[in-house]
Amino acid sequence: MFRQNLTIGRLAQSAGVNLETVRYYERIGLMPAPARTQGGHRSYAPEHAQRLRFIRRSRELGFGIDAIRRLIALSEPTVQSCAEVRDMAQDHLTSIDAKMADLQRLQALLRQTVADCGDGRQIRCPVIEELGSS
Amino acid sequence: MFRQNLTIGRLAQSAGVNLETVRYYERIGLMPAPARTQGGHRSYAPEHAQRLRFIRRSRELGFGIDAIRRLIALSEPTVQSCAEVRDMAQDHLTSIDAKMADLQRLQALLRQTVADCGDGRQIRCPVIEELGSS
DNA sequence: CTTGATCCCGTAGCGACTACGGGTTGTAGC
DNA sequence: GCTACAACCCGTAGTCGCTACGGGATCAAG
Repeated sequence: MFRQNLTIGRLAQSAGVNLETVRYYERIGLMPAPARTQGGHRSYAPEHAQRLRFIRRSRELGFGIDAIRRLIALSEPTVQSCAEVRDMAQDHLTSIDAKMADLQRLQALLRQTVADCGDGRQIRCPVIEELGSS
Repeated sequence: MFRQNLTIGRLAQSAGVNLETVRYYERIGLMPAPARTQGGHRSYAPEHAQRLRFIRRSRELGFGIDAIRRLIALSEPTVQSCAEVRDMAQDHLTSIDAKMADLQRLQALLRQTVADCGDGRQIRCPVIEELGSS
């Protein structure tokens, strides 16, 4: 029985996530609880693998757990919600843009400061000076 | 007594950090334990304010707590360690560069996918399709 | 039927805070 | 001096998204 189904280990491997992470997703309700063998081991159907891949991909793209919950709800084929999904992605994109801008500032500042150090033989280290400022 | 000194609230405000964060920094040994009033309230000297500003600035630049510990040690005027500090900043810069590259990929992918949504009236949402892929 | 890999569950830890809550102290106005 | 009330005290728990641990049960191959 359950011959075509996956153990948690195989499922995790097939989606490229940690086994413990799958249990975690189940605990927080992101993955549905699967069937169990007589001995109590989890037995996953192909849909579970699909769901897990969806989650992993969303995480890779930087969506948070709550966002993924909403994306899953919106991805049901009965709901025609491309606009909502697009807006969520757009919001996410906006926050990524902001993060990028932040990092760009840091990058520039650090680069300049490191450059000012030259060979590192200075008495007053420019990096320390920068950190001490403000 | 301690008339020129700061309460934890004023210190926090002057450095632009949360009061609880100051207590946290003390607990993990990042801020030295200050003198106390007879009633047990913390009483900070100006050096504490300087230290806290140094920490906040370092955090803003993305250094982790352990890195800040090292930076503080290296910032003692007796140690001539500009080269070490520069190397730490350089390492940090490298990891920022990596993060930027990651974000850039996400940004491009999300931008394209969102653009594909158009007015959001599609039956198959390009964002969902993208998340389902792989 | 034994071995060894895999899985079970609950709990604790990570980093860097933030929040809560019940009690104490400090201070300004009267 | 007394009364408000803000500010502070401390310990603990929660946040996010996992990851690790450990002792025991189960599964699959030989």
